[in-house]
Amino acid sequence: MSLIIPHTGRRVPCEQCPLRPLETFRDFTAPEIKFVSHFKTGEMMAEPGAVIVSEGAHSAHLYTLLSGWAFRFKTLPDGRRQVLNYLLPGDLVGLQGSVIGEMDHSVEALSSVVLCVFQRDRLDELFGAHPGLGFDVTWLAAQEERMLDNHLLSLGRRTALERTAYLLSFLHERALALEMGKRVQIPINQQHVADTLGLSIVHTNKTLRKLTNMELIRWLGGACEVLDLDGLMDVAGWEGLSRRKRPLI
Amino acid sequence: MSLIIPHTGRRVPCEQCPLRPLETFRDFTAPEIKFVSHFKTGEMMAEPGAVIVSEGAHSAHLYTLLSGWAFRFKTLPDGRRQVLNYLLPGDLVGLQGSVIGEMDHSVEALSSVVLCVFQRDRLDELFGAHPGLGFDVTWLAAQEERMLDNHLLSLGRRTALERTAYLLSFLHERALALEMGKRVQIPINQQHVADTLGLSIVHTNKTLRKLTNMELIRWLGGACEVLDLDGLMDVAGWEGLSRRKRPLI
DNA sequence: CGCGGTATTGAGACGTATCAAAGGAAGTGG
DNA sequence: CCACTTCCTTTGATACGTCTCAATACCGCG
Repeated sequence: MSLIIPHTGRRVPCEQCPLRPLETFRDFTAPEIKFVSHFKTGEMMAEPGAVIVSEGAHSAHLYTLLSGWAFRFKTLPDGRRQVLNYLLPGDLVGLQGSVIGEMDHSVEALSSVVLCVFQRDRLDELFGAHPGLGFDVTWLAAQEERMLDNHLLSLGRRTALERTAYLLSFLHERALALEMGKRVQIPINQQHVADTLGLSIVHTNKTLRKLTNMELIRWLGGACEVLDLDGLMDVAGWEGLSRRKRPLI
Repeated sequence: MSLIIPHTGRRVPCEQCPLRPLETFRDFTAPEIKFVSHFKTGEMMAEPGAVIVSEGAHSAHLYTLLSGWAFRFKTLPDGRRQVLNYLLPGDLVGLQGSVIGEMDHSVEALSSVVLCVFQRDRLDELFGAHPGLGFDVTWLAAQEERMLDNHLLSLGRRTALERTAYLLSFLHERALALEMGKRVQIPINQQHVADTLGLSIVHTNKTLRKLTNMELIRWLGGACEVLDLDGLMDVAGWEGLSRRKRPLI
């Protein structure tokens, strides 16, 4: 179940990118879109479970997630796994590798996924020709940092119940920003939750049960639905994401 | 004990920055140094315990730590505190705020500290005039992200002993990269360690005692000395930092 | 029908938190 | 120079949250 299907053909021209019209993304100027379009060299698809980039790799590519869900993770030598963050459409994949030179974590698809492919070595070109886009890359990195700060706070100082509530409301909010109005389903299983929150799978199960009994969420086997976002955020003691518009590269 | 001493005078011209000659920092071209020098508007000093920037603030400044130690942290509404990362000379302070617009965490000085002050709103100028420096800012953000990934792995998947060993070897390595050869003293107390690792202070104390008995560290009341770096890294199951040269802005 | 991946549940063990108390070092004011 | 405070560290006892082990149930799929 570990399929990656590269194809050079481009189905989605940047000018008609389905993401760009969404509320969350800031408007780009015509030259900016043109540059991004020129920067993009192709698309890549992957099925759930496929490893998109792996730790230690020296990838020549940088991606933007066009559709689907994925997650970043690291593993300890003995196999213990930690999920670092989740990737949703519009997120850059592999920036660390592109900027620093070597990936320090792996990325795996949660659902079927389509990625826009960029040439890593043309990143300087982007900074040179479009300082605004360069700034945007930094913006995205800072935003990721901010999410990690929150996750760290969660792991370090929240109880199992609070953490779980935080994670699910976080993911729900992120998805909601993209699919306004639609019914959101988070495509994760309990092992993912456990590996994200630093909990055992058994205790994760018991904690999710509590949230289910409180009628805050619904578990669907391979996916999760948030029934009461405010309630969840309340349990977590979390304020929610900023509503600021973000760049899309 | 919460002193911040701003002064507009500049004692350290960038051309004679004491950090720049160090091994860890990459060479800058003359125009780059000139720009950074022009970008810098002054210096600021702070004493241990002083809050340099605080959560929610909308700061007009961006800093580089010139000397001393500091740390970033967040707090939950009920007061639980989580240390996110430590700041050492050469680190940018307040980048998130400058790029996104609002600080999401606070920064506090651990030791006496000197900061170079930059005008936040001239950051675009940097990206515009020196794409290479813009790239460097992104590089630094990516590097911070990488450290946070490692901390997350630690909190999520390492035991108390492993975590503590990781933290101290991490800080020791970072300091070592700056003060090659010198005897490194990490200016933290056990409360900081506890708040970094998500442990209670009592358990932190007992864990530090174990490391002390193993003769891996020495505790000095208000500071810590690493006696056996390899031993510590072994306990932590950690590979160490990359030896790559970094930019200094 | 049987199988692999996933979710569920109970029981006991272990790691870490909490509570409580005391010792040491540094600084302050009398 | 001594009492006194304050901050930091240390230690023991007990409580609690989470882990591990073990077993069962569930479900889609070949």
